[in-house]
Amino acid sequence: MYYTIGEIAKKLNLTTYTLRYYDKEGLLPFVERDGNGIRRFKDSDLEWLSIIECLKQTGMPLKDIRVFIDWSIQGDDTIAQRLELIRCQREAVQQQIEQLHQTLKTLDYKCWYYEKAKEAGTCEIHRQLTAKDVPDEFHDVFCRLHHLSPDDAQGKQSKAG
Amino acid sequence: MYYTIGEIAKKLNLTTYTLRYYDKEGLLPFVERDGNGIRRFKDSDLEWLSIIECLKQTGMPLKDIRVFIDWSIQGDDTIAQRLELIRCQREAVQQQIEQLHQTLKTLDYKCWYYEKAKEAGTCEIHRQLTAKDVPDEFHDVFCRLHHLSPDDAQGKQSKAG
DNA sequence: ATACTCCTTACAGTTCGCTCTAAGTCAAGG
DNA sequence: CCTTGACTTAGAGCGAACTGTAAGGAGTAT
Repeated sequence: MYYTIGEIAKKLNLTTYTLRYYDKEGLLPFVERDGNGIRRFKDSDLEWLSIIECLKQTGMPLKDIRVFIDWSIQGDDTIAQRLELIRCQREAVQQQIEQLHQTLKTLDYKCWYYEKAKEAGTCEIHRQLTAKDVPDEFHDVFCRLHHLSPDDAQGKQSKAG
Repeated sequence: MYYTIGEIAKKLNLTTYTLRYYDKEGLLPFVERDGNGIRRFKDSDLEWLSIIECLKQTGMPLKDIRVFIDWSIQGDDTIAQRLELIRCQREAVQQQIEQLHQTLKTLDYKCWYYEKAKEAGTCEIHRQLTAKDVPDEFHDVFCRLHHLSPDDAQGKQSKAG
């Protein structure tokens, strides 16, 4: 079963521009052509594209993804390198998740901040509130935002945002 | 206590170029100048910059962060909008975390795939292996990668990567 | 025949987020 | 007085990842 570039684009929610761009960048060396030079995508190409998509999600630049593809095409001699690369990206993703949890906590604090301000009708309310009025769960976020050491937050007030 | 742009750059691990660029883009309207036009950063500006950093981490483009800053400068009339925006970014971050967990699972599968291949000395091993040889935890990843419905994975073999 | 649609290539243009250069100002130190 | 070094601006340049255009070809529909 073969697919045209347009069908694949639709299936994967990409544009044909993007797919041709990937091909030009050497990410799709596995895609065959018919007698007229028209790309014929196979089911196994969809698998390749899923892997490319996965690596893109890790934040890997296209030229590095290309290296991985090249290794894969090269064959069994590069298995160890490919394993190493995947493990490395795994680590990177774990760190990104951790980072996003931090970001989420900061946004939670900001939600609380603006909910309080909305109740009061003014951000001025946070001049009265000090660290001890801030819910415990936001204590460390509060300190991070104010560039304070965690035990040095008694009387601090928010002036920004 | 005032800081120069160079001191702030060092403190936040940015370049002075970046900070001036942010200023040019309207992200730092709160930064004061001395008589010679030199930027004087205050402690509360560090708090602003932390918030900018947080929003950047959510993937928000600088021009949208600028909107948030503008609202903040405008004052209490925009509290509801700001709350809305923060809640929206919170949602976005939760989705990103979910997405990264998917990506992590895919990488875990790929680790397993290459560990098996490394043991065997060849990726050919995965031609023998079928869905029932794939550990249960990877079943759904396996199906996703092969664009299969989850109950239709009996005899499928990997050809890519 | 001719219109339509989908494909092809080559290459130009766009957006984002910096990154750097050039030319100049100012304050401190020898 | 002169150099050094950190600051200023305007504006050019860059790399990544698309995004779009122009010109053309093949296959089908009327």
